[in-house]
Amino acid sequence: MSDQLALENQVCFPIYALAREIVNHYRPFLDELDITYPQYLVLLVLWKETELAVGQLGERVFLDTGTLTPLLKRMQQKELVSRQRSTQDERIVMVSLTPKGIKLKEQACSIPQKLMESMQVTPEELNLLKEVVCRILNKQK
Amino acid sequence: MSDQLALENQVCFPIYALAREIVNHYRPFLDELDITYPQYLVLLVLWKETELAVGQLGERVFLDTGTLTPLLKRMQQKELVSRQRSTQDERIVMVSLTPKGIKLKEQACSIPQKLMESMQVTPEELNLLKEVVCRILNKQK
DNA sequence: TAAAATTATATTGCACACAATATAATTTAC
DNA sequence: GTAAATTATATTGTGTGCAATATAATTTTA
Repeated sequence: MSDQLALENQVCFPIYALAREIVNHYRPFLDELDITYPQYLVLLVLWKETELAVGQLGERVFLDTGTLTPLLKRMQQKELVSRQRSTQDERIVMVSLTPKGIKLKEQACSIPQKLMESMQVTPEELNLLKEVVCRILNKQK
Repeated sequence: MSDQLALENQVCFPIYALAREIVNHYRPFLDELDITYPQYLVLLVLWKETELAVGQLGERVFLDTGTLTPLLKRMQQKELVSRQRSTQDERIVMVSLTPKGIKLKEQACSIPQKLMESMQVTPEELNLLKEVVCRILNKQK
């Protein structure tokens, strides 16, 4: 009869710990680009979409405006993105990449490879992990 | 040839998202005990160990003193833990549970079950997930 | 069509998370 | 035995995360 309330028996704790470990592994590579991990996530979306409302961006990266608004302002200060209210609907703020933001993709392209090496994971482990994690994540809706 | 720099091709992003989703699922249950998720992790350790130095606690939950010191002070204010410098070595601060902190375990024992139901995961999924995550986590040392 | 409801973003407040630095106590090396 | 190095915790500063609330614009409804 094992103790449910023991750290070593928790499933969520390793996920929580791994998530932070991942961000820490990204850090040196992202430092070179002067961005943080959540900012990198925003860039990953914008490199595909060019222009998106704050709310749509939030749906993609699972972050709300309380997190995104100040984050986007910091990215604006670094001249990576521009923010401007839609003229059609003035409630909406459209976010788009600046030339500097677009150009950053060139420096970022080697990051996925570097990260995998840094974390010493095999593609097989990654795929298995992604499959299980996404299956659970999709249940949350 | 798929784009490595696409959010849907990232493995780390789902883990990052799932970790936050987990904390959000814990929130309503932990709110009842007036604690946060990292505070819950500290309690999980202390319910086993009774007394531990700040540094040892940090090794268990993978948090450094910049996070732990203020967190423990908040727990002290809520009278869940006590902190006192070791007389043997005055650099060391020993953390232990107060009677209130010990008693909280009774209210916490139902949380693991509640969480699993809340997240709609099967024990099989959990075990598979834990195995893969821990394998990768252990590589980081 | 004007009040009510909804929508989109912003603000505030609190609690992490972590790098960098500081401080104080203990060990070590000479 | 004392200066230097190490160890343990604390502090500071920046950047998330997220709940709760605010604000302003648009849409719905009576």
